[in-house]
This record gives sequence, C-alpha cells and structure tokens, in this order.
Amino acid sequence: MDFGIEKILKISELSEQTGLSAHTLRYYEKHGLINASNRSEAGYRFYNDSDLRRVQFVKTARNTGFSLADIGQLLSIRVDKRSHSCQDVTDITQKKLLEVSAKLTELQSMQQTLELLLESCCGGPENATHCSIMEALDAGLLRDDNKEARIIK
Amino acid sequence: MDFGIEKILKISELSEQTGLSAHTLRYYEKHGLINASNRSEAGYRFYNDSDLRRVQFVKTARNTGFSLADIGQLLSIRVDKRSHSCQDVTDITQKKLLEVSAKLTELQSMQQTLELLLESCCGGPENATHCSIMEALDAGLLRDDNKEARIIK
DNA sequence: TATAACCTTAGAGCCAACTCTAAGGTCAAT
DNA sequence: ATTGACCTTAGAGTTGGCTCTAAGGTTATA
Repeated sequence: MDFGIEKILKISELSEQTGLSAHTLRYYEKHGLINASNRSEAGYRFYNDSDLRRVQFVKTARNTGFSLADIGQLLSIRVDKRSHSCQDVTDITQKKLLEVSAKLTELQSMQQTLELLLESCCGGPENATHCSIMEALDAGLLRDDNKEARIIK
Repeated sequence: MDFGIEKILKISELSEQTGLSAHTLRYYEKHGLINASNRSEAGYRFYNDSDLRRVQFVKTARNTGFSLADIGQLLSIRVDKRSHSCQDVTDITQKKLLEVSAKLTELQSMQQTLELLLESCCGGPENATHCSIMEALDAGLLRDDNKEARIIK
C-alpha cells in the first residue's frame, strides 16, 4: 500500500542507510536475522524496502538492549503477528528488563563503592604508604557480590 | 610483626579460603597478579599468609569492579607504596568510576525504554497484530545511543 | 583496457575473564 | 600395591557481537 518508488540497495548503501557496517549486515544474515530478498547474477545482495525496515527493526531492538537471540524471537513474532500474543512480546521484554535491572544494581553497588573509596582518599602527591583506598582493598571490607557496601569510614 | 603461626596452603586450600577456583588462581598467576612464594619438590604450589593477603586484595578489587589490568597496576603500587602517590591510586579509581558511570547511564536508558515499552503494551493473550511494543520497535523511535528515550505514547 | 571501488565467501581474530581438558605426576590411606 | 584425591602443564574452548583478512570476482568510470 506504499506507492513510493521502491529503492533497491546494495549492501554498502544499506550500510549507509542504517549505520551498520556491511560486515555486520552479513553477520546478521549468517545468524538468520536478516536477508537480502534478491541477488544480482553475480551474487551481489539487493535489499528492498521491506528488507530495510527489518534491518532497522533489528537495529532499534539492538539499541534497546536486546541480544541477537532475543531479536531472533522478536522477528519471528514480527513476521507472523497473528500467531503470537502481546504476552509473547512482553515476556521477552520483561526478561530483558530483569537482566538490565540486575546489572544496574550491580553497577550501582560498584559505583557507590568507588565513590566511597575516592571520598576516603586525599588523592594528593603524598606517597601511598597510608592510602586509604589501598587499606580498604587490603581490608577486604568493601563488598562481596550482593552484600551492601560497607567500607570503613 | 604478626606472631601468629604461619599457615602454608596448597592451592585447593587457598581456593577454599578465597572462594576462587584453583583454575582461576593459576590463571591469575599466569597473568602476573599472584604467585606462590614456595613450591614443594614435586612442584606443588605453597602459599603463605602474605600470598593469601595478596589474593584477597585481588578478589576485593575484582568485586569492586576493577579489571585484571587495573589490578595489576594497583598491585604494583601495593608492593612499593613509597614510590607511588595517593593520586596514582585515585587516578585508577577515578577512571574506573567513569567507566562504571558511563555503563550505568546506558543501562538506565535501556531500563527506561524497556519500562516504557512494557507500560505501552497490554501484555495480554490478544494477537500481536497491533502490539505497541512491536510498533515502537518498527517505528525506530526509541533511542539512538545517547539520545533520550522518545517512544511515542 | 585499466584501474579503483565495489562485491563475494569461508574462516580467523578480538575482547575479558575465566573454565575446562588431556596427559601425566604425587601422595596418603588402605 | 593399589586406589583415589590431589597436583602439574600447555593449551583449547566458552561467551557475544562483532571485526577483519585473504583470495578472488564484478562493475563503473576514464
């Protein structure tokens, strides 16, 4: 229903359009995420609008944090939306959100520890014989995995 | 000045003490982070208290988010504190903090996007023909790297 | 027709930090 | 003397997502 002129793109043009390298596009193809709907006689890949939109979907999903495996699932929903439910989609999204949140928690804990370390140290040109960062790392009282930061003040 | 009895540990005992696998301990050794100050005639590694403390330092630094390369630098300060300044230590720490903060920002953006996506979708058993998550990914309006999330409501 | 700029493929390399394997040596207890 | 649990080494494999290389074929322009 799009009456615009269909633009056929070679891989370097698709690369330019999407900001993904030709290498990456071939890599995505090898992993079953995208495809060139046509080839020239010599085997050159030709991409149409639909191909382009699919690649852009992949790129957007990638930017959102989805793994290539996640995206594979999202794409199989995308090509046959009628056979899938919104819940199928939210399941994938929810799973990803949990992963991201978990990593976030870990990084926040690291951030807090690093900030505490920096606060505790003069950071000056004095020699490090009594550096409180070194002492804290020696004392081992920072954080063990999930435990709260509990650096000595 | 520690008059306690020095405990000599084999690698499996050091592993038990530290929670790091013997494989990992050998790996750290291969990468110049730690060492067994002694070996048996047969070549078995023997670790003394000082070795143990060094390994614990490495573990603590690892938990804090430092890379093995960072830890290598921290260790070389640790063995000769007199020749290094507090600033040397805070430089490493600051650099790590910046890395962590950058990653945090990226993950927060992802988290926000994922939350918006989930809010926008019913998540129900309806088929996905009008799934707003799929539409958002198709529209490509989520986030390009650093740009703010700007999903259509 | 020559040259440069494309394109193709299979497969290797990269990153970090492990994790594991193979093939063998050592040691304590039975 | 024989288990079985330890230890040694070099080196390969894992993870995910690229990124690059080599060796060659194609196409557009001068």
